[in-house]
Amino acid sequence: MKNQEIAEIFTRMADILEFKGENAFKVNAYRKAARVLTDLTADIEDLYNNKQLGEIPGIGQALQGKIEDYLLHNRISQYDALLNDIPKELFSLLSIPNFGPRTAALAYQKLGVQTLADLEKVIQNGDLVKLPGMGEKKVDKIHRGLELIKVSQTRISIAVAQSIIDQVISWLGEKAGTQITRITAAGSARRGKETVHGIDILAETPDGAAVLQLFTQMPNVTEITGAGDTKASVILENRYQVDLRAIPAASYGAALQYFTGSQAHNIKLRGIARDRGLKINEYGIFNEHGKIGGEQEEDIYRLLGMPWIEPELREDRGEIEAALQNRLPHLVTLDDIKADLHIHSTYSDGQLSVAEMAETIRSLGYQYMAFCDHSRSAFYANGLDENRLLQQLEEIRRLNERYSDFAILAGTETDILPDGSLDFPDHILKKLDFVIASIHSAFETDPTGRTIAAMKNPYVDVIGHPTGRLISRREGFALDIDRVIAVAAETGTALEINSYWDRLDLSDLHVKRAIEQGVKICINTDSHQAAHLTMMEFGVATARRGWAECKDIINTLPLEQFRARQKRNR
DNA sequence: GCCGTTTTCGGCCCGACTGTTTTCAGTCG
Repeated sequence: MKNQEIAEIFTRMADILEFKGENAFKVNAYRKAARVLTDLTADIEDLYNNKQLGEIPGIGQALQGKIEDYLLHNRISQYDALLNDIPKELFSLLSIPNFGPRTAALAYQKLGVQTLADLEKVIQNGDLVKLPGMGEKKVDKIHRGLELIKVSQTRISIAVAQSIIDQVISWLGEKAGTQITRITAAGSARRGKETVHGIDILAETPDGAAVLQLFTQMPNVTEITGAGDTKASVILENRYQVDLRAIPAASYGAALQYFTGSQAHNIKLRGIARDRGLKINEYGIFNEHGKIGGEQEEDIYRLLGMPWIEPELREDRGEIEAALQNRLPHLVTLDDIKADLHIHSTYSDGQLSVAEMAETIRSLGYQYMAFCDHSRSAFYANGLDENRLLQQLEEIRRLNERYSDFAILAGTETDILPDGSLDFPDHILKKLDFVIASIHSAFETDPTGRTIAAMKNPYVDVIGHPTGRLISRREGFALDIDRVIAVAAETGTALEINSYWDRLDLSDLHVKRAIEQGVKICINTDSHQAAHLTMMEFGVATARRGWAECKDIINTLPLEQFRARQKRNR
């Protein structure tokens, strides 16, 4: 799939055009095209071969030509041309907070700033501050932005974001008391994205000034970067930025809608509003006579002629069209999940015994679970050989006798070996209730072929963390996800959403592609200790972002139906 | 550069905040 490669070039072309002062709408057209390509579930090469490029929204004649250029020649000539007469490190420069394209152009033209080091130098020697429109404060902000990108990445994992959100909301709830009537996270955290860019919290209050002031006085605030009538921004000790917006009740719904985004979703909604003679902003929805709604988020959608849209869908990936036609998916929820089917114990590298883990999971309200400890090749994780696996199986069988309202399945997370075979022979797998197969080593060695070989084994129920990516640390291995999805559709093998915050693998877009092909998904936590179990919420959020319904997720099945499915597939 | 049941030209989402300015440009979301 070259979708992402082309999207990245379009994004860079947008950056360059913006730097060069091109028409902002033209710049926007490139950015939109990049986003559409990123979100596309189909392979751009297939669309090209079928002469369907023109059907992609936001891709007109000119961009079709550029896509064709890339597919045929592996380069886009207009892009190569644009690379002339720009700073060497333009893209790094533009990633600096408070240093945008206009300022970059000014610094390049007047001072020859080409690199981050050049910028540092003209800040230090006082040249930058002398430029028109510059001043001490502006330069100071740019300097701090420059320091910031040296030490931290700008995106926060959903797990960290959620923990910060919980802390802020609980602190404010305690201190502000009844001054705050509603409070919630907005932005990409509310949309359940795997990483979050800035944390945005909305508080409904009749006294915004007091609440905002309180917010800036939180004990872990190290810097206040903004404080107006409606919004305050702070940097916390852990270097993360949190914004709080104080909203009166009459516009809380409109503000929640507005600040939840995504930007692309909102732009499309505004276009629809405009076509209908309406206007939407963070204060409400208006016709020519004045405000007609905005207290509740539903108002906005209702007055545009559509049902309320779940936040996880708001990416302009077809959800607005679906809403207008009243065919939105009924997304799976955390409550629908009946089992956690990828759990480790002290038999391999887990922290709790089989009995302790089972009891903890039962107390969370699940109907059943599966132990899937590592197999012997995962020696670093104390993987089980056949004897220890059978020993664990016996212990699980005995433990099950304690429960009438809960079932423990005996399983394994067997390694997929470099030759595509599994760590246990079929006659052992056959004894188990549930089998996950995962790649943990030799990432370079034909991951696609090995995964497909594993799926063709009738005892393999699920492929664990299929792409092997670690969000903060490594790209997934070179897996041809579309081939894997196609084979999974044939074999009936489910693909995992591993809910661990740094995996979230499959990703939301992969989930969408899989379920479009009729492939089933299994959402697991891969917990090694009790604290990991709550990460199920991130996996469910990822599934929801992939438009998954209950019927797409095998661990929403009640135990008897789940067992019947297992039987059919073997 | 894209797009079209008012348009193949003339629109394109909208506002807060900041810092610079003396009415506005740049950045951000």
